[in-house]
Amino acid sequence: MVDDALRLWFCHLMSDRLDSVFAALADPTRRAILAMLLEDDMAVTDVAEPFEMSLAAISKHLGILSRAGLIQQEKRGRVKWCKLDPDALREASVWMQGFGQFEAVNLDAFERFLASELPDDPPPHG
Amino acid sequence: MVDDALRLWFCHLMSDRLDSVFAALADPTRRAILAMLLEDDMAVTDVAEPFEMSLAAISKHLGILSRAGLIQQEKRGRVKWCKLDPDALREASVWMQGFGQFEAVNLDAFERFLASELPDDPPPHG
DNA sequence: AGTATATTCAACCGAATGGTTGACGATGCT
DNA sequence: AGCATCGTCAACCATTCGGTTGAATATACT
Repeated sequence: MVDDALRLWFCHLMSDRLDSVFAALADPTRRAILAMLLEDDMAVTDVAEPFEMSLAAISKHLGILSRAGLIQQEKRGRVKWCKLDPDALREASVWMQGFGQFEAVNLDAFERFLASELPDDPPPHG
Repeated sequence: MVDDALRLWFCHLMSDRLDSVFAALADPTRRAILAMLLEDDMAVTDVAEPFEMSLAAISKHLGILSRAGLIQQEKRGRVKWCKLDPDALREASVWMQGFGQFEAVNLDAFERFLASELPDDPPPHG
């Protein structure tokens, strides 16, 4: 049995963590970085390469992702390797599932959403 | 198989929406509001009651949640009722699932859906 | 009609965010 | 040793964010 003070403390801890995870995910550059790291571990410079912003900016983004627990960074020699750490994402996902009367991936709702968004921006196809 | 142009378009499309959803979720007050609405629909004043901040502040938070698609607001008489709308959460969840187990987003089904939906029937947006 | 209630608007404020640049400490190469 | 590369730090800037307050609008009550 968990007493109320402990529960409060737990929620508070959880709250800070969710703050930083969701805030980290709220930026398209950082989501793009995560997507890149999904395919392979990368050095900071290589992460920065496809983006049209300074290395320092990317370095900051990586710091935010790291502090949120979404990636891990390990320095080997003079290069710092970045790898995805999906644990924090999983926590956030668990939180979200609490709202889900939804089974993991509901493609129907997904498609309904897309249908509502379609007219704006036709896909560059063909 | 989905071609790269389509994937790019897809990412761009989702991007704005994900920005606002994750940004909305990155605030503990707003997450608390969502948790309250999970139990029941509420009027703005009632949502504000347990928080130690002004009604105007809560009204702003509700606006952010609403614009992110996380809640729906309906005015009946002089009271505006707020209800949870888990669709946006579901979309964000879909995105996150991509980083967990790799059934990823089913882009094949997505493409088939687009093929059937794109040519005519442009749904009104906004 | 007059008053109370529900909600938003507008203007403001301090702090945080996302970016820049230039200098800097470390590490590797020759 | 000398130089190039990797990455961060510090200072700055414009914009956004989360909050306040007071006025305004719309609806309900008597």
